[in-house]
Amino acid sequence: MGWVAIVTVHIPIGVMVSENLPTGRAPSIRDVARLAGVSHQTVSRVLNAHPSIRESTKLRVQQVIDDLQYRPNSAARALVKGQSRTIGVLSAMSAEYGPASSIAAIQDAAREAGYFVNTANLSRGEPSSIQAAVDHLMDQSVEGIVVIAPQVRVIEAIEKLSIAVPYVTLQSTGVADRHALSVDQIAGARLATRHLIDLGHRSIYHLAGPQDWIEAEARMRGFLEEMGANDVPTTAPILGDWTASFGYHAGRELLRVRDFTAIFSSNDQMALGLMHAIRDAGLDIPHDVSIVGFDDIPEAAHFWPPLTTVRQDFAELGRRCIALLLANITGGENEASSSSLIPELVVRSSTAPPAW
Amino acid sequence: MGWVAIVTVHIPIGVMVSENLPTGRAPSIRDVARLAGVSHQTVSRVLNAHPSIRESTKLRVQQVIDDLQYRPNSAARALVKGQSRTIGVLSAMSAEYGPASSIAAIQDAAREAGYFVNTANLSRGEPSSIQAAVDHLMDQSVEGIVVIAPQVRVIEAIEKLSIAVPYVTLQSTGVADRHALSVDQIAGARLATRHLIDLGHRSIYHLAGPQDWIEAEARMRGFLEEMGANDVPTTAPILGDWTASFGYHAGRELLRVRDFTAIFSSNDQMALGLMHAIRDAGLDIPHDVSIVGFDDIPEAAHFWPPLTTVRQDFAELGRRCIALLLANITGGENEASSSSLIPELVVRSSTAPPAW
DNA sequence: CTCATCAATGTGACCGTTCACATTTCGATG
DNA sequence: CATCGAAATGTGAACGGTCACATTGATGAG
Repeated sequence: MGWVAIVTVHIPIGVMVSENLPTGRAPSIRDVARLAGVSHQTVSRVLNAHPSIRESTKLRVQQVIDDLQYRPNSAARALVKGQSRTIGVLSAMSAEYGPASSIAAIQDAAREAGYFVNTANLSRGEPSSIQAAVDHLMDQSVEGIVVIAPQVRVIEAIEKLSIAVPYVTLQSTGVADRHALSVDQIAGARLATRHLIDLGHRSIYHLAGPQDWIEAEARMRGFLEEMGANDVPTTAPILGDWTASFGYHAGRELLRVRDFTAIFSSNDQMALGLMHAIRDAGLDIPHDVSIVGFDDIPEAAHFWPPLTTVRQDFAELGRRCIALLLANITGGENEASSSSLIPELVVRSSTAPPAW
Repeated sequence: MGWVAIVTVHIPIGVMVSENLPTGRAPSIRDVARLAGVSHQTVSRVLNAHPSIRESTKLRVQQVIDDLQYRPNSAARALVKGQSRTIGVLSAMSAEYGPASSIAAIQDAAREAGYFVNTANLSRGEPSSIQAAVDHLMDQSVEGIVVIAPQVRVIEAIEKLSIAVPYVTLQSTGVADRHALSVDQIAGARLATRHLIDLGHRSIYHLAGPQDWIEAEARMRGFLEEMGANDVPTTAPILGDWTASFGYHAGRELLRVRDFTAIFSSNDQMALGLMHAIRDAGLDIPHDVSIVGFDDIPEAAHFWPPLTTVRQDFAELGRRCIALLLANITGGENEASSSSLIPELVVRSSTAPPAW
């Protein structure tokens, strides 16, 4: 991506105004009505595709609408209908590939359904920031919220709010639905771990995500479960922060006592850092150390060596998320939620049988 | 980043309602007024921090507001004030690091200023999609638009709309402000090119971005200018699509006739793909081929070898963008725009003097 | 004591749309 | 040709804030 550092502003030059319209304001439904020689209600009916409108009337009104470049005022509509047709997204680390892809898909799906999307970032981790972000969304009177900030404390903050709108999180939060989570997320981690075990590895480290990220914990659990199921002795996972830099530094530490043949990293970025550290130490991947990542970001296929990882369909996740949320807002059925997304192991060149 | 594939929905259980309030609706300013024993206007004054309010009255009203968990209805406010306090963002490739960082910064800055941000994606490139996205934003009656989709046709679509709101693009668009652009963006590309020339390279390829991306063109121009200024013969740049995969395939093609010692890639992802192809061919970086990227994504420091690249401060860019736009919306001064952001060359290990 | 002044508060209209209900138009039917 | 019912259209009142202006009460100067 290339981006420039200069911004340019464009200001509207002047708006052409039909002579019998008040200049200051945008045309309203009554302006249209007057020019079309009908009542404002008839215009409203045209706008909302009411069946009982004579074709000729409809055409005449539509003509005036086009002439005036009239646009319904969404604030007025929201006011009277009591719904904003806006959904909020609470997101952390939104510059990362995963969240960003999901958000993009969410926006597309929402727009498709005629909804606006209002995103609030949780860049800084303070509790007050979470509160502020949620408040911001509530101020907009969003009809639903998507949480892509799967940190325990964010969930807690939201639940504590006894929020007045339905919300969707991209992961399970409670004991009740823990099962649904385990089927899937844990399964992905088990897939990765199993792959290493099948190759013959018996000394496997796990570089996990931050402790308070729900999915980091799930992935860690998947790792531990699979290791246990195969009677492979485990060491305590290392808690990272998702960044490549952390992976690099963790790798350097681990290499001081080189007592492993493989590492399962909780995401691709940390895996990249790990590989950097391992190469720095003069070791070969996968000959000396095998590495598995998680997420399959687009770059992973071009890492050196190309990274074996677990693929997740973030876009599909985002779409389902919105389908589910909208179903709940409108009180419809949520067929989408039943089937769960299955992560898929993508084997590339960063894994091989252990040399010793 | 780790992400789970199961979504869970939470529906509000039931809202506690004070006994003398209509159950169906959220409390309005008049409900608050009634319970506090004042007029609705007084409540409005408390909300807007009007000076002529007795402290005791203010406290009493505030108490009722807190009790009722009253929130002003933003639609009603938008209706009467004629402004939505919403700005729109038009963005393409928002899953990439650069745009995503800028968007995050934009959202933060906007929220800070009390504005809502509504993002519309330009995932699919069709003209109708651009139109739809702009319409979507206009329907929300945004007060300004930020364009992070620096493609010529997007700009054209917006200008053709004779848009009724100020908008900001993350790059220059016309002849008039071309100078401002060249200072900066072109400068970054010249920095990178100059670095290669200084190392002694004389056969340098440029892997550019898509032709209709304004910044891709600017960067290409910077490359050509610097090459020309140093009397280095140039070959035609290759037009890519920003992805690592394209970089990989372009690299394979280029290596069939190995007539170069360095490549300047228009972004880091394509550089990654290039390096992959070069290593596949059994060549060493930087010994056989030097590579320079652009953007300095967080992963670039951990590529193999760590990538020499040009750093851009996307977050700062986003912040300035909003500062400028808000200044224009409110009619204030735009001090931010005057000084331009200077990209910075980050030298790592992917560049060295040519071996031949 | 009266009146001007100003702080503190109240009143009613309005923003642009939809809703509920009233009215008109029109074609078919007896 | 009167009548009826449905289709087509109109009327006025919300929605929840803010604005412009009116009113009240306290304070101080003349």
